[in-house]
Amino acid sequence: MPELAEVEFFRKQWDAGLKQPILKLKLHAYVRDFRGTDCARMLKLLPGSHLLESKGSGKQMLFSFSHKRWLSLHLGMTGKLTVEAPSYVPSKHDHLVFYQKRQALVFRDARQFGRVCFHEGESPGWWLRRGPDLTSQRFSLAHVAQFLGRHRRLAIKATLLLQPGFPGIGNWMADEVLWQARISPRVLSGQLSPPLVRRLWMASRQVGRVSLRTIGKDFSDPPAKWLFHERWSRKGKCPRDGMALKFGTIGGRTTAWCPRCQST
DNA sequence: GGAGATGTTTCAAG
DNA sequence: GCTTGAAACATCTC
Repeated sequence: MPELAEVEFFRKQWDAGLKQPILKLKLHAYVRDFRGTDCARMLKLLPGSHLLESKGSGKQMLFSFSHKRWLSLHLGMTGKLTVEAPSYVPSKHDHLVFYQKRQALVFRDARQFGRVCFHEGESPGWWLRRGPDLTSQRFSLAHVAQFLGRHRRLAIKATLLLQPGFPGIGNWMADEVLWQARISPRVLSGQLSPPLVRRLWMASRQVGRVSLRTIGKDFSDPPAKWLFHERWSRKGKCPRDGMALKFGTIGGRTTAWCPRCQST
């Protein structure tokens, strides 16, 4: 599931454990989620540390612990964060569990496309070098125009999925942005006129802002007129004009669009 | 049984 | 050196 707003929702689930010590840690060191990270060191250093705070940016999460210890977490395709009872017994796909006095914080990921990394010292480099959040001042029209220019030969749908340019946008959000901006997903990024680039920029911010206020807050549905509600079924219709949606593969991903109002 | 799934990384080719 | 497109990753669901 997880794109920008879903990631934010899951990140906040673990707020239940802020400012409290980690008593014990269980993890499945053999799963793909831990590739490249030192699980033994994590198991040694995190118990006894306090979970201090968490931050999110795009699809990335960063949890900070006392003594300058950090955990970055990406949910991949099927990752979830939940809160369970302190006596929780991990099941097959619960790859990481923090036990605290009043609850257990659980990371579950069936497909193992997610990623957990342990860091020590100053905050990890990727955090400082991350792309501009959709809802921030840094996500400017100039940024979008420049990014589209760099990927001018890529279909706009594929460009929207590139995290350095549009952090947090995933498959359904990209379709939503293009539908709201009335732009065909197949248009090459370099072919968009300045007014269309501006519309794409505004739609990206709008979809980011509104999805964070709904899905991101309590997993409630985004507005009823959004493409979101129609794109999951091949019978979906355009919420604007009732046309049957078209489906195809663009940038390697399933894409839904309205052939009438997204003709350019 | 087979296809497809809301994501990244890697690699070869242009 | 940069960009692009396809394959690979591992498991579940329809």
